Amino acid sequence: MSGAVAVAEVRSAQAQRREHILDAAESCFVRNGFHRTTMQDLAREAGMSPGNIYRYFESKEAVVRGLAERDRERGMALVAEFERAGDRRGALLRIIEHYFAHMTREDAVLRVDLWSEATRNPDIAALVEQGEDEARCWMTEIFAALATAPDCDPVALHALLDAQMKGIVVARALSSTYDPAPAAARLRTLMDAGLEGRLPATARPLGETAS
Amino acid sequence: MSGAVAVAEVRSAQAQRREHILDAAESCFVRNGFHRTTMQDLAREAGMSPGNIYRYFESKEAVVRGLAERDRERGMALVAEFERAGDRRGALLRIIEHYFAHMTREDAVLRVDLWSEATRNPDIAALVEQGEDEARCWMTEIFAALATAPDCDPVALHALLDAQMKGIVVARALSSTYDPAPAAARLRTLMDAGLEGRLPATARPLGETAS
DNA sequence: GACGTGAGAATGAACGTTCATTATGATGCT
DNA sequence: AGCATCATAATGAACGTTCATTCTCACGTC
Repeated sequence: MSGAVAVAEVRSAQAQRREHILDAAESCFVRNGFHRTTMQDLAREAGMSPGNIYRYFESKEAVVRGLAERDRERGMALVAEFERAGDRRGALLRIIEHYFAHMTREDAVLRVDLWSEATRNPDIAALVEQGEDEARCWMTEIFAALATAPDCDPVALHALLDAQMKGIVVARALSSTYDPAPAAARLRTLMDAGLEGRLPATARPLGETAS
Repeated sequence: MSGAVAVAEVRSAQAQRREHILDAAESCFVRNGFHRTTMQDLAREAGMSPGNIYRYFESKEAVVRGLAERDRERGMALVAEFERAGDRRGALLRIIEHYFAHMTREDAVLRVDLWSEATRNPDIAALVEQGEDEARCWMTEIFAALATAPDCDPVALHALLDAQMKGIVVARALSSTYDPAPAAARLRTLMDAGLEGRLPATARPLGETAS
């Protein structure tokens, strides 16, 4: 029994150490980006020796992977928590509140970096894509459930809002004076309008205005 | 006279060389990103020796700067060309067509990279911001001129569309199968609706639904 | 004394940049 | 035309540094 406890303690100690390193990595990456952050920077920030980091992560890239993974897991956990505490619409609003109205610049910078990294690192791309898929499934499902208008297309609505959300993140990352609160409000307005069928339908991609 | 011609020729030769290097840099950066591209990679792609690049650019960073600058200049030139050839609304539609309906993944990847770089490189940040400002001025001005509804707020409309545009770029960069044409169509629909006052007004940022 | 944990020096490859040297080709002189 | 001169263009090996990773050794705990 004490053996099992010991094992559990070791597990948790290791996990804690990993979390600690990931926290340090987050600070470093926000400040200097992934590629300009050296293992020595990371070690200093984490308050340990460079060599020791390798006891918890296989490589520098594994740290980034770990960060992307944690990001995704946290998102899922947050969704789960919000859904447990209330209705689905409430969860949706809280997610918007949390991820957009209260988005810090650090969050935004990190996410843009992750996207940039995902464009050529297959591992990161897979993690990002998985997160995107999960979000899309969750949202379209909720949209379908909450739609009050018969012509509300949950998939199209998600496509619209998804771009809006990504754009807000970029804008927040680019300007330290950008206020995400109005953007979050617009996002919500757009969502409500879409659910209630008050958004204009989109015609064919190309061609002129077919009156 | 022949002296002047010679000077002009030298100028143009240098400029051509710079353009050539920037083209190569574009390829390299799209493939591997700025930080993973070595000067030797760049030299190979440009078909010249590493040392020679330094005759045209002060440093590796200057190449990125040059790329950001060229990007901005091209955008301005395109706007100027479209405006010369037709009405302002036509120019706007053509810009959307060009930058979004026909956006290649390479374009998108490069732009996301530039944004990521702008979050910590002040030089790049300044260039990106300048481009953003120019675009914002241009668009709000046009929106103000084209609005058919009295309650159309050009600045708010731009904020909405700007996020939408940035988000489309990110989505395009993240997925090689993403089709930007429908997104461009949505963008246009959103714009038209905004100009005609058919978009729901946004309430205060925080708080519940004030019915 | 075996083992988990950590520090910090050591390693070696990679990379941006420099520089001595060479090619190119235009210009002026005979 | 033939040749010397010279500026510009280009090369690519070498340099010094940086950095991810590994090695060695020490400290504590069972």
